Amino acid sequence: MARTTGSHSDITGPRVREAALRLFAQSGFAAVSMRQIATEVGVQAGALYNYTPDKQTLLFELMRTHMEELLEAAPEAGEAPATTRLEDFVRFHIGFHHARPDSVFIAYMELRNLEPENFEAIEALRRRYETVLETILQAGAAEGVFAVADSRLATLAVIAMLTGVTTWFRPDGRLSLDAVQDQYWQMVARLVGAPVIGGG
Amino acid sequence: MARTTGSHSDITGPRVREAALRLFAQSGFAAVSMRQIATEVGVQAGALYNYTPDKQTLLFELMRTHMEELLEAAPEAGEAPATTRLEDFVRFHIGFHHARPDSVFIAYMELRNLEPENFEAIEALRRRYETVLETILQAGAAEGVFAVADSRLATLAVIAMLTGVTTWFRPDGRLSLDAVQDQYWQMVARLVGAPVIGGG
DNA sequence: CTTGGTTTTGAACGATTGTTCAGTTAAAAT
DNA sequence: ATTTTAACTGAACAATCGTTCAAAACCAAG
Repeated sequence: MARTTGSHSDITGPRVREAALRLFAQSGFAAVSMRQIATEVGVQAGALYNYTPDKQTLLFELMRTHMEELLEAAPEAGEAPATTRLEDFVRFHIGFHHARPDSVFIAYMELRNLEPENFEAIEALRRRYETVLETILQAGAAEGVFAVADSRLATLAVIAMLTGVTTWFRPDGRLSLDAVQDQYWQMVARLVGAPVIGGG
Repeated sequence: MARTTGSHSDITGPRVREAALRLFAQSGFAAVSMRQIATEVGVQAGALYNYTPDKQTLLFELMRTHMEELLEAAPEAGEAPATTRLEDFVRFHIGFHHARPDSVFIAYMELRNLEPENFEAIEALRRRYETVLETILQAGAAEGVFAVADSRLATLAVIAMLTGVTTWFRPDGRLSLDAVQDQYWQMVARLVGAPVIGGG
């Protein structure tokens, strides 16, 4: 019997997701039609339904994939000192998000376009990621090197601050990514009361 | 000749904007139809066009009004020490945004649904607001009480951090608004290297 | 070439979109 | 009571929406 080798599905599939990602980020989920995505891929709208059961699932899968890649790539617990782990986390968060601006945008902006069940799934992944940071802050507090009055609040403050970078950072801008990571690490270190060398 | 006294336009007009504000924040600009807004107001869709030339302008006016109220209400320059002015700003930003969650949401989420000309107008207002904070940070650096390596970066970091509060704060949550303002002021003070009494 | 399978087309479905406008309603002014 | 005017209705407009599906196109195996 005929194999699927040579079929286009493993080419068209990713292209559908790439086009949807870019268009959703650019104009928003509700403002993008299936026909626009199809045109971008070079195919008719009906063909998209070989790769997603519906538009909603297409969005959900983009968000789920992003969040799982984020969790997969996030620095693991390890036994390093909390200050080192926090620095790793800050640099990782900025770097990872910078490489995927469209995914970041969608994951933060399109939550309200998810059906309740899908929304809960994404929120659970987000909470898991927040816990990675919160665990570091609590470890630092236990070590006595951080001074955070409320680890939950500090977690949310730091993540909001770091994620904000994606809204303005441009590679050809005034500061390099490295420079931004350095500066943000300094600001985060101060925010949590970590003693760091080289104040500005 | 007939006056407009007793007319409904000064009742319906605000109601249209209120309904649009709530629905846009809840579901997004593109996902809300003029008929939904009309239903909310208790009127037919056609009647909305007595109060806005089109849907796009309705969105733009909501965003413009919000940004102008924000600028209007923001603490003025004054001659107070930079540390005091920064504390005022932090508390103001959290308080003001907390009182208008829908407007905040729209002003941050629906920028991409604005036509270029309208987008530029809103961005200009946002930059003016950012300058309020940046001026305080620069004043603090000049006074020698803040240690910010890059006032622009610190501005963006602080605003992102503060605005993030609106995404999770609930009045019936674990912390009161006052408590959140206290904690965020402490975190911001550390972030900019301001000497404050009572570390956590 | 023929067969068997996957992939895509192209048209169609009913529903909904933003917007317009002639006509109705209601209330204030004369 | 009559006129004037603003506010609103209700129907219509062309366009577009997400989705379905029979038929065509395509490709690999026999």
